[in-house]
Amino acid sequence: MPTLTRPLLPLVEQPGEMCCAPLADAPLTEADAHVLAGRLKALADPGRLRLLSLVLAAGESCVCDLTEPLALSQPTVSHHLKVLVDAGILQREKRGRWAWFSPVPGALGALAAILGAVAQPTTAGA
Amino acid sequence: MPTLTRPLLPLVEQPGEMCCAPLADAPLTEADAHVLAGRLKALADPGRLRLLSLVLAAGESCVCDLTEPLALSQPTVSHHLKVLVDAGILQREKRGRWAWFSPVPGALGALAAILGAVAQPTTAGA
DNA sequence: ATGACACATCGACGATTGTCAATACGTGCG
DNA sequence: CGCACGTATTGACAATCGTCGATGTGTCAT
Repeated sequence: MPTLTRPLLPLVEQPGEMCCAPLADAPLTEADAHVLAGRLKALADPGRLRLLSLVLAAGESCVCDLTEPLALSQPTVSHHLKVLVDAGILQREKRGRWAWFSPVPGALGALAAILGAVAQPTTAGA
Repeated sequence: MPTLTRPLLPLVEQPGEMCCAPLADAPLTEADAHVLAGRLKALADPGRLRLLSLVLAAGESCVCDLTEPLALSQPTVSHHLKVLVDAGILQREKRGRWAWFSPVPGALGALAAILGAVAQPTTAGA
């Protein structure tokens, strides 16, 4: 199967979809690597990870609920949320004055599948 | 279960181990988020992803085999490999004049488990 | 309409990152 | 020993990133 035939956009277009085959299957093309790196970069920040875990735990959150527990300014939180939305990991819905963020259903699972499709965690305690 | 009680090192100590509970389970502490972000940052680069996929596909590779297909200079490849080793994703074994790199068994699986433990990929046709 | 509120965008700043050329280190061969 | 080879480290540089204060935009209540 052909790996990818898409414009070289650095980020995701189809949110919940996999950009490429599992890592261990075959060497990534430069384009696939760029797309996948873009999605992982969106996750590779402590603030965004905490943000994401809060939204995942709550199912849905507005910015006002996310600013305080992170000790980050409102513009910074807004920026991080935008990064996660652009990466197809979160989705934004505006209701009244509030912007509600919720996880895009298959997004994280698709990423996880690319990373660790075959391998099992070493069942390490803890 | 207590989340983490370890020195605040930015990177991994026990390679194949999980640094924290699955993302969707509970909000990450600042320390956990830092550790997890460090590991993801190690993956969030196109060159390193291609490097990693080459090593995964081959089972084992030396720098000389990895420099050409990536069109990166030898110091850059060496640098990226060091980042992956420091993150506990690859391991290095020196044999003779060559340095051989191989995946750390449970490492990617552990990361995948943290990201996507619950969620299922939308079974999107690849 | 006017003001308060929730959030996004802009502009700027320091910090980090990816990259390379140059160089240092260690190993095996002659 | 000395040299060639494979790899790691250093130093430097441009580019990107995370962060914030200030400001802009849209929405509700009065």
